[in-house]
Amino acid sequence: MKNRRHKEILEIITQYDIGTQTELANLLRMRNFQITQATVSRDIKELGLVKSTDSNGNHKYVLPMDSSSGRELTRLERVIMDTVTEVDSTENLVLVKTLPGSANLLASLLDHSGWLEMMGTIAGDDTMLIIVKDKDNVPLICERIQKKMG
Amino acid sequence: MKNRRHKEILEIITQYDIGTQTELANLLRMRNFQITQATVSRDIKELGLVKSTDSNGNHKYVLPMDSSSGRELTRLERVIMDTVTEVDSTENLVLVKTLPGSANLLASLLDHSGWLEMMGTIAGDDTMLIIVKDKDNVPLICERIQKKMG
DNA sequence: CTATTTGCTGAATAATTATGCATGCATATG
DNA sequence: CATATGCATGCATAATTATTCAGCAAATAG
Repeated sequence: MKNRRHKEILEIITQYDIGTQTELANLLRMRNFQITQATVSRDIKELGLVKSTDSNGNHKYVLPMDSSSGRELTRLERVIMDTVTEVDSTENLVLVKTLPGSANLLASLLDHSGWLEMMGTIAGDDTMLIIVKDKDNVPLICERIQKKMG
Repeated sequence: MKNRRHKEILEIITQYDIGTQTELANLLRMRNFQITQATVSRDIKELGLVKSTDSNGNHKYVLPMDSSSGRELTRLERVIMDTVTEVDSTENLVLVKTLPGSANLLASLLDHSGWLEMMGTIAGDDTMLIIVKDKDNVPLICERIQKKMG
């Protein structure tokens, strides 16, 4: 039941400060996983856990922030996350509301984003319109933006 | 000499895949740092480096994304990072060039940033001016922005 | 100037982690 | 059924890393 154990490991390391694999193996054994340090070593490798040094100089296993997301956010993604407040649509138009002053920036980024479904954008101060070629793609575009809004 | 070495270590690990401390120590010795694995162990601790497992199952030392900054970036910081291209100053004015269309957004964020040294901002399309109360504070403001530019 | 403190380091070694090999189990294959 | 294949695992141990102890040099205090 490796999977069950992996979940347990993630819970344990968020709850306790685990400094060594033996320590973790012991906690797991208390929770009825009958395993050894060798297995923990493999689990840690598979989970992508990492032994980091905290501010007090102590070592501790953690799941690195960026291993869950896997990659850097692009500029477009960051700007969407930071400025978009609302997404709506009618027919072949997507209407995006942003914080004041941001709509032009966002439009400019989208124009260069390579999203082929778009014919173009128009932006005011806090509102932007995306004109979509085929209205079947409107939900796709909306979803793409909404997923990045956080 | 430790500081110089730390910089070198960061350069090395971004350039090569370093799997062990001995490996790193050898590279450093080739570069005229006369040190041993013990010192590398301490350096790694101080730098906050972390031995992570890549997708091929190989181990490798890296500087975790989030340990350098230690915290989430604010919206202001992200926007500066994403849009500012140039910072200059004369007298009590700081002139900030941005990517086209971003200056207003940036100005608006700065207006609400609580940077007390500023009297106010004026923004065009890709240029923003910060009016600083006391011209002694101009270098401070410039530096603050430049540090966030990446 | 001498003593003391502080920081950095290597050597040796303790502590920890990764792995080669063997085993058991489950499932596919002939 | 007999055999093969693929995991997951423990054991033993190799490989790697962290630390203890001692030395040394520079800075600081007396």
